[in-house]
Amino acid sequence: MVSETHGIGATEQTQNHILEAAGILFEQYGYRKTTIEEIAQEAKIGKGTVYLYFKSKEEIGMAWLATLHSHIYEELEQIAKSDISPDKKIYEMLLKRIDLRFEVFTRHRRSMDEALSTLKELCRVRREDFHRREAALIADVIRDGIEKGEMIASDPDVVGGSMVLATNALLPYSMSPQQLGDYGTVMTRADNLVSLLVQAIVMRKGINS
Amino acid sequence: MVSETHGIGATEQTQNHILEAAGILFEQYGYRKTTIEEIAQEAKIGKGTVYLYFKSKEEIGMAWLATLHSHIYEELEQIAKSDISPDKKIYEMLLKRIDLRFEVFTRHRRSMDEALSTLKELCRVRREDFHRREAALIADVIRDGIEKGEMIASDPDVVGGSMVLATNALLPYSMSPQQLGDYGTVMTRADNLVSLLVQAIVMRKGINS
DNA sequence: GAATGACCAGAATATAATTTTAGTCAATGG
DNA sequence: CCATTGACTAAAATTATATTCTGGTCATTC
Repeated sequence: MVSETHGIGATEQTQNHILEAAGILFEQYGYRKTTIEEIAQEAKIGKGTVYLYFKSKEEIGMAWLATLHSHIYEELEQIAKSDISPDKKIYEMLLKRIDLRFEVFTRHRRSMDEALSTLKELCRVRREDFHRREAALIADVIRDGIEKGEMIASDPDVVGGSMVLATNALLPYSMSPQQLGDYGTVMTRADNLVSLLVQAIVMRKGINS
Repeated sequence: MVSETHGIGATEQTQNHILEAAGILFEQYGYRKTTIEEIAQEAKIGKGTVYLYFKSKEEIGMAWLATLHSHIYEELEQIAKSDISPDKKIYEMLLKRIDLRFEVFTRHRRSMDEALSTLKELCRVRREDFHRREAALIADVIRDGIEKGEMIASDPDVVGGSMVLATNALLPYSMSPQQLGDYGTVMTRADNLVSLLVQAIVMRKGINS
């Protein structure tokens, strides 16, 4: 172990280097076309060294996908922590998760397609995990909303899950690239759907639209 | 034109024969493995004759898929026409469209997979059409519900579209076969989601769950 | 003139030959 | 020592080639 400035170990730092290098190449050439050798070159280490930090190329691919998902999760957390009203939070969060995934997916389209088809089984399981975490975050906001008397729901976890599930219909990996349509169309549909979902749990004062 | 007992022309009758034959074979051997020759044999006509009634194999495939969708639409219409309350109707209709598609899809899994991948582009467009029609049917029920003072929605068509979109997340062609899970799981998730969606538009009397 | 099935071109599939690459491990050098 | 390396290998991917199959046509038939 060499000197450590932060709590980050040297191992973890090297892992990040490799992941960063892999990210650049995956984005440029796609997952399949990128070779371990190239990743090693980009990270300025020997090919064998890569295998000291990752068990396989698949693991690198999974780790890369995880960083993309994590980034989205962090943004959702940000919204959950902000001080707008709970219903507004859910609205923003659900839109954000579509918005960011659309952006990430269009940027990495080629790499994603390849990565997803190559790693599909593992990837699916992981994705479900990420969705579960997002659903849990939304459930927390709902609980907060209920506490404040602004929302109503018998089981926040179930409702959170349903909301994530419903909005999944607009996520890139549910749809073929061409049927996704342009950003504007997707976000309009997303807005309609999310508004409806939020409507289902907000307390209505009096009778208004 | 030969004698006609009903309003069905001889041409239409032959088309139905061919479609029926095709359906049997598609179901048994899959779309791709089924040849025009086999369809002709099953329908007890010559191969060339098939082409007097359908322009191509693709057209037969599309027509076959259309019959499957039509069957579902008719069931939804049935519910829409029944005399239960509008919210119950929507609940039933949304569940039914998942339920029937699950059933049709598991029964024809192989043929569907092949048909969809072979005819994908055309098929996608048609499917959107069918979904639009279903959304319109739901919108009608919502309008009825609003009229009866039991529901609230600013634009029934938009809401209908969102409901269809949301439930699409549970439809077989949005998911890979294995992630679909068993019937029970799917229908439980469907029930949760549909309940939430209906919740969004029903008038709430007083404060209850 | 509606129905047919032999016929054909191009698609799909099977087979073989060649290249690429994920992962290993003995050698290296700091 | 032991972290790092890159030549090496077995398996996968790609390309090239040969073969079979099948959607669609059209001259012939009844």
